[in-house]
Amino acid sequence: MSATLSDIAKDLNISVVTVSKALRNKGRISARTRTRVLKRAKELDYRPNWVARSLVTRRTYTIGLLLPDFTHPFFADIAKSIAETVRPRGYHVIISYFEEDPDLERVEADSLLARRVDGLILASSQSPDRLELFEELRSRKVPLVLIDRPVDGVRASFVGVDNEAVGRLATTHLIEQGCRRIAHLRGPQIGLAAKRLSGYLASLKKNKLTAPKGFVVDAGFQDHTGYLAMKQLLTARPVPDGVFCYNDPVAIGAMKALHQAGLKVPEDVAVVGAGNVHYADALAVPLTTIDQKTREMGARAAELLLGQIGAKRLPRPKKIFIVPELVPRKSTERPIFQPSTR
Amino acid sequence: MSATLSDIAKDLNISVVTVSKALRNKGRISARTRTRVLKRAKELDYRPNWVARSLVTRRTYTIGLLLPDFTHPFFADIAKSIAETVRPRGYHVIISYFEEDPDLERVEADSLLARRVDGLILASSQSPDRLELFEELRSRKVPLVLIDRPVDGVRASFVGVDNEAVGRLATTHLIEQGCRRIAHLRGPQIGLAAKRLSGYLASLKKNKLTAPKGFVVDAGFQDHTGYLAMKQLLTARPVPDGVFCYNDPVAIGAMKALHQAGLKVPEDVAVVGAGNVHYADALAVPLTTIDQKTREMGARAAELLLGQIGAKRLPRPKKIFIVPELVPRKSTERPIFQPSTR
DNA sequence: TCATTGAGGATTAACGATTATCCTAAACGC
DNA sequence: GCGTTTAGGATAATCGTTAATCCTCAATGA
Repeated sequence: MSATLSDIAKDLNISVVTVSKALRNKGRISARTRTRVLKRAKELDYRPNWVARSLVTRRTYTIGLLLPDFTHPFFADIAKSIAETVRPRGYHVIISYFEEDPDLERVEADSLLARRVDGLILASSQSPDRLELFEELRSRKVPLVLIDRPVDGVRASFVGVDNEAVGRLATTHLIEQGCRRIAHLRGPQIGLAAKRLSGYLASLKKNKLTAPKGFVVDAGFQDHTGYLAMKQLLTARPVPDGVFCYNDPVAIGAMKALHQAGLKVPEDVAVVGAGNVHYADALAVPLTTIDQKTREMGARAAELLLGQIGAKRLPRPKKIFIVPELVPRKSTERPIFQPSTR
Repeated sequence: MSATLSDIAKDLNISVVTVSKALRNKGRISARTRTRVLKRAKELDYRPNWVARSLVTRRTYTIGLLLPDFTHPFFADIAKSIAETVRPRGYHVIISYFEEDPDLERVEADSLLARRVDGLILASSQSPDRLELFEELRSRKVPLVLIDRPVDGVRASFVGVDNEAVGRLATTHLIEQGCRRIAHLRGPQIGLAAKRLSGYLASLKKNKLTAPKGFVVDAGFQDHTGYLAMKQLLTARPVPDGVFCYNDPVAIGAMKALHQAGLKVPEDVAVVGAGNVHYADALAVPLTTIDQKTREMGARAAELLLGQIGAKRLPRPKKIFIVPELVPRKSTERPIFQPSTR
């Protein structure tokens, strides 16, 4: 058993409270008593019991992070950034995940709250017509920050990338590289993928281009679904000369399909992904991608949450949209192209 | 504020203890009282306060997981497997990391213990000549399971892959595929990489092959270090026709270097990695690799830990070495080769 | 000289549960 | 009819801290 305050108190013949104060350097304690306490604490290798402390302070210095899947590099990076941001302030992170299952998400959220986390950061899979989870969180006044996926109708802070900008950035880049037949391997039917799609369309429109039939293909969010989607895309006519992929795994699958079809990246088809997973640069053809700034996302979400936790009354929700950034690499490196040349 | 036991007790004019027992269905309670309690608890949306409970039961139902880096897919997979294993039993996992910094590792370990985790799973970076951390854990009787990296001289349970077998498996596979000039891009100078190296050497010896000078190159553990190492390896004569890489990232970097040198994988040089990261299959040339069975590792480590936590007295340490498994893919697919043909 | 002040701690109460022990009436045995 | 169980709870103690008061004595001031 490790030593407690009362052990020290007994040894020194003083009260527990005095010991507590001495160790926290709070209240009026004589220098002599303080050094005596410190000395004895060191001898006994005293460590405060955070459970007991939490019970009275109502702070666990633990925050809950609830994600669809923390092994996904995108979320893993966010998680790390969050952990890094809160660590210097004494907080730890409990990471939980729900495999895109909204029911499990709610169970896990409850479970984290039962552990009295001081706040929650959540990349939610709840559909906008079932907001009970958020109502509960609100009524319990749990500090909350949503990340990555905005949920319509929820009054809570949010940090995520501007997904329309992702679509515009990628598409515009392809156009600037000289592509004229630009296709899109789109993601699953959630709001996020829709925004990327509309960014893609907006960019085409602005540049007076159109997408022929069959140029927008559902591609899921994994490499093998991207692979299949690209195979399908290759049956379209004309064949695209540039593809904006929903994310990097899809892009990697797509490049594999292109490779198998005997098409060269970037000469025949330029490819852009999104997410900037850390191995994108190590591929045979390094992948041009849109960085979603996971570090910034995590850090800002954490800051927002800590702000809520510290505040006496919940500040009103803030929505932060992070500006994505193009990371040009080999997969879109085409012969120099002058936009003005025709 | 959420409801407490005493709220329910007051409403029903019974004692707190009776309420507690009723909710946990423990002790002697009349059916009538029990239903009344349950009803009222539901009405008030009562949730037990785990902090208070933990204080008296001395169980937090939280386990600490301390890793060099949880964004690394290998560790992320392990973490997930651990979380999956303990979740059904009501445990949560606090994941922390220390970036290969032994001092930070110790600080974080202390910090997890202060939070009164019920046990610790650790992939340690402590060098064998500084075992204070383990002495402390031992003296505090903290349930502990080491994973991935064995630490000499520590009396604790361990779960990890048999790294010599990894080296043998990879090398033998290359030999079976017809390679005769087999090089090794070795990992950092820790015990683990040394075992893989010795597995490699053992397999060569058994098959009466030798490694020419310059065939074993330090390659770190990342893609870019692997890339550089492969460039160096290509200056050796004769040029290898097979390479066993310390891990998948190194292999990916190596393949990139081969590609740039105009050498084909697997025709000119066959490549084997280790770790079976999930994108290894999505590469232009899918990578043959040695699966380290992260799922099994995580699950067994978790089981071992839970066993320690449940036990009245610490059972004696168990060391589990998981048998790795070859995952053959394109990167070692060579023209059919008959071992008996000469 | 006597009330005031302030330093330095001690006391008392929580925080929200659980465990162990004790009490009271009704049921039971013979 | 009287001791013995037993069911059903109530009481008390505890877990290790922190917050809010309260107490005591010496120094201070007029």
